[in-house]
Amino acid sequence: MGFNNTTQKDVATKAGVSQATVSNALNPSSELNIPSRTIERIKKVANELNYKPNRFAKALRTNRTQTLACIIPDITNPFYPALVKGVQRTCEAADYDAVTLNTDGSKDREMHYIELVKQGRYDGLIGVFFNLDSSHFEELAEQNIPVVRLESNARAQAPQFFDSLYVDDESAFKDITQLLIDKGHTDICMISGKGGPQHLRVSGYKKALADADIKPFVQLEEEFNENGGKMALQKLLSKRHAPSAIVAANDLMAIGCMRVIKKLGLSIPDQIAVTGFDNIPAAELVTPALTTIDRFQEDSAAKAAKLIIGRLNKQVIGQGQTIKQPYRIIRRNSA
Amino acid sequence: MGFNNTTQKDVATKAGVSQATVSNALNPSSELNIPSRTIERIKKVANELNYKPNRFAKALRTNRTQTLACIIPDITNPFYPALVKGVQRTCEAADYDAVTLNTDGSKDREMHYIELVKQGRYDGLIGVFFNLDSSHFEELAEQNIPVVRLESNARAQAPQFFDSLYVDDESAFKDITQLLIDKGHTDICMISGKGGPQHLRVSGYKKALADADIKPFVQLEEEFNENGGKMALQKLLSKRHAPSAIVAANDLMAIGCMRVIKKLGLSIPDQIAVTGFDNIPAAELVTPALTTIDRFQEDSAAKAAKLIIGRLNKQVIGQGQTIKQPYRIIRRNSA
DNA sequence: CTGTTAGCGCTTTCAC
DNA sequence: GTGAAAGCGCTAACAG
Repeated sequence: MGFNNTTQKDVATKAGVSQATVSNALNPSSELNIPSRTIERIKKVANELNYKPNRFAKALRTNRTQTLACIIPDITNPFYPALVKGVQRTCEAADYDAVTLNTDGSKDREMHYIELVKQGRYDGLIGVFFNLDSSHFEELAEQNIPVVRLESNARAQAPQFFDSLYVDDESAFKDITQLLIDKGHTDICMISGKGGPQHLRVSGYKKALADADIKPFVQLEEEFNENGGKMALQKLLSKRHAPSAIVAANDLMAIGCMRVIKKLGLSIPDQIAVTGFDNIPAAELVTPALTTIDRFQEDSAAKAAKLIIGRLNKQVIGQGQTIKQPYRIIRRNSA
Repeated sequence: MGFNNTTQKDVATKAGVSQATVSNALNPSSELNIPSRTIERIKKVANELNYKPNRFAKALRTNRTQTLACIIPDITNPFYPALVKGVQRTCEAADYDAVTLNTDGSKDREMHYIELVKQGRYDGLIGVFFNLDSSHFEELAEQNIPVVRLESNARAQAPQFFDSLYVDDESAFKDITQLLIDKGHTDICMISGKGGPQHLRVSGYKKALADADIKPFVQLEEEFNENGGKMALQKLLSKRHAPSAIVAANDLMAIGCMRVIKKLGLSIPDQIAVTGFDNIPAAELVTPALTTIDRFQEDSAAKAAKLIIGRLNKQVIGQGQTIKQPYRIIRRNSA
């Protein structure tokens, strides 16, 4: 337990001022007019005594915790660590703590964590939510708790209770499908998990095909993971002949699918090309290395945390914004 | 920020008792003797009013933060997310927060975070440290801040300021090398990064070889990552003919090394067998899937967090323990 | 068995 | 410009 810590009182005694003055000097608040000489002296003493504000006293007084919640489905899903790191990077620079909370993608847990935030346990939250709509964030907005959602499409124009950073999944899948078309593929199937990002990703795929007058074929499977990729490809092949290219809804599915292809003795990309989405670390480790799309999660998440802190400091004000984030196709050897 | 929250005072008023009684009823402390009927009534009211203790007030008063620090090199290193999840799992069950801090493996940052903990910002810490020795934890021990280090070997018998959960790296590498020997390999090289776990892992490899009367050959490279694995194998091949098997110091190095082997047109495991260590998620995704060793990070880390909380609750007392953790060889197709 | 009281370290009126 | 004083919600003596 933290003993031994210098308090404002100690600084005040040594600097020959009152404790309140120390507080004011150290927190250059609004209207106060403390001569800069005094401020300097107090700061010097604070430094000498290695004064560190007690964040719990501060939190109790101000209802500000200096802690942000980073709510994600699962830290062991390889897409998320980079995202978490982005949040941590910003937080550390601003002397905030970041707490990571795993929802497992379940609605109950998503709501549970929202509840914790409402109780004032965190000053703001950056999150990826699969099951919540705008209304779930209304109370947070009323309590002036800023929220940034990381999403896969632009929000409707309705008044927003939160900021939204999104990568345009539909456009990304249109682009990567177009890449295959440009390479001469005329028989391109897609595999995807169900729910969440399925709709937009499939839609992007279909749009590109429609433009090129190619008939789509989509095989869905329950989960967006490696096993889902395996199962989807097996089902697909039981229904129709092998396509020349497969667009997978994410890297994990692409990798699962690649394993089936290789087990069948077919070569990638010559006989079947495969593309992914997310650019997880494993994407460049598999053979052949996976052509995929990077979403720059770390940078986006760092930006999200900055937005939160900006709102907490009143540097950002007004209604929730919807901000587009970049993506980039990473060409490797699988397509 | 958290308004609207019921306090003990509110509960007290509604239950017709004093605020202090509410506190006592809700925290079944030592010697107090409150009739269970009263306790039940207070709990009922607390529930009705949805009372949630204010953790900052509590922290200020008790110097207990209900927050644990989980200090690791880098959350984007695929070995660590599972570890973090183990800590989070235990913490959530005990209503603790877990804050993850990345040291990048640098001594400065390791010491910096220790400093934060000393300031009372966290009640305890679970950590992986590359550059700190026992003495760095002495002050924490004096402040009664429990520490669990996750390590790669048993500690000496000297008085410990912390608990230590270790996987026996040396024994693990002896075992996996033995696996190769049992398969008939007689020319087995090892590649490793420098520092940290290098010594023990190489030593285990050498012990197995010595028992079988095989001459060791170790190629070191700076980093324990994919690139390190590539470079190490290239250097090795520039010095001597290709071995029939390679023991890599971890999965990332094994995967880098596999890429070079495949680029040379050699087959794995027929011409060169490869083994890794860590069982990171990518290990089963590469081709061929990597034979490696699982360290059960999630479970060990969960156990570490339980130990910390046990010490905080005085359920665990006494000098720091050194506790061996299991590992298991995962046989896949690379060896 | 329960209530009164003090005070953790801090921010914030409000006087001087 | 600076300080005194109140109080955030809680725990822990202590008194009754």
